[in-house]
This record gives sequence, C-alpha cells and structure tokens, in this order.
Amino acid sequence: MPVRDALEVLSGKWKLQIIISLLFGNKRFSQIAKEIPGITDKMLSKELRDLEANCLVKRTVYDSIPVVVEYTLTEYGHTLKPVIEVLRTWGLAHRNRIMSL
Amino acid sequence: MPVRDALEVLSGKWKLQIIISLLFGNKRFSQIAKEIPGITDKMLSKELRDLEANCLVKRTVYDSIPVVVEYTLTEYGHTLKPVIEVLRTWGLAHRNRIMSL
DNA sequence: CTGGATCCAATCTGATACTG
DNA sequence: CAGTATCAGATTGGATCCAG
Repeated sequence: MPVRDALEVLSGKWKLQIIISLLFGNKRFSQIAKEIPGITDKMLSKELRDLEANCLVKRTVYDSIPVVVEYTLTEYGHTLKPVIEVLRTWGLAHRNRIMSL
Repeated sequence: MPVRDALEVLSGKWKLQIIISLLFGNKRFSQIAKEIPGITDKMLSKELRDLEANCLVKRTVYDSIPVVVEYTLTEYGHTLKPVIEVLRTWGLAHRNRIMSL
C-alpha cells in the first residue's frame, strides 16, 4: 500500500508544518518553534527526529558556544512539494465546503 | 492549515483503502471487508461513519430481508482521486528508496 | 540554545462476543 | 447481513522539569 506509506511519513500533528517551514529555507530549532505556535520543544524534537529518520530533513550541528543546530530539507524532502501542493488545494476546497454546510 | 485539514479527513488506518476500494464501484459492507484483509467489523464500521460524516461516502439502506447496505463514494469523494494519485506516486518512489538503503 | 526524561490523559485500535 | 458493546492494549500528544 504505497498510499499508506506516504501518509505514514507525514503522520503526526506537526510534520507538515515543519516541512512547509523548511521549504522556505534552512532553520534553527528555535526558529521553527517560533514559526509554529503551540508546538512544544518535545514535539518539535520528536517530529524532527522522525523526519530525519526518513531522510526528509538533515540536521547539522555547528560546534559553537552556544551550540547551533540547523535543519535543512533534503533534496529528497523537496520531492514532497507536489504532495503538499495537492493536499493544500484539496484542503482549501474542503474547508470552504465544510464551512458552507 | 488546509494541508492538515486534508490529512485529517484521510487519517485512520483504513480510510484510504476504503476510499480506493469504493473508487472502483459501490460496495456492500461485507464486500469492502473482504477486500481489506485484516480490518475488523468494528473498524470498518467506524471508518465508514467517519467518511460519511465528511460527506465522502454515502450510505444507502435497502429494506430487504436480510438488509442490504450499499456504500458509494460521493461525487465529492471522487475529488480525492488526484490526492490519492499523488500520494501513491510518492509512496511508491519512497518505498523503492527506503528498500535500496 | 537545543533538546532529553518522565509522567499523564486522551485517543485509537484490536479481540471477542452478541444482535435484529 | 451489517453491524454494536465491551474491555484491554498500544499510540499520541501535552506538561513539566532537567541538562550539556
């Protein structure tokens, strides 16, 4: 079931927002957190680790003090762009539809 | 977050399989169950109710003995087709990629 | 700054049994 | 045939506190 495989990678309350955030450029941990209201450090950390395990996100540690960590959407991660686009399009139509009911 | 709205509608272990099954024609409860190995009556029932609540599936009861219930993908449900297509395409590529790692 | 560890509540899913 | 009821286990997400 390849469809399910795809959804599994995106499952989790914050993964899509994280990916979308990284679509617009590399970010540091606290930057992502700032862009996603409501997410806790724990969840951001967990979701990022999931995404990294799936090779969608790369984590780079710069050995400075204080430590700086940068998150990058991998080339592979960028292949999700059309998926997100379609979901966004359908989601918008769906929202309009539901609201008009 | 329209992207999340879309995923919410598809969330649940069996929803996609059910929708895909109904893409190929109307089905009765037991027919769907037969086409989806591993699903229990309870889960099929629950997921169908969810889909119905989102207007993706229509439930029709025929008052015969024994009772016959037919499930139909609504016109609206069919608009998910491109979404499923993109997910399938990406999921296939993803699976190949993961297997080759 | 970037998290990990722990605990907790809510939700999801499954197994089993039962019904009109 | 097409479900519902009940119970139990698994998973998820959040709150809080701690650490290099």
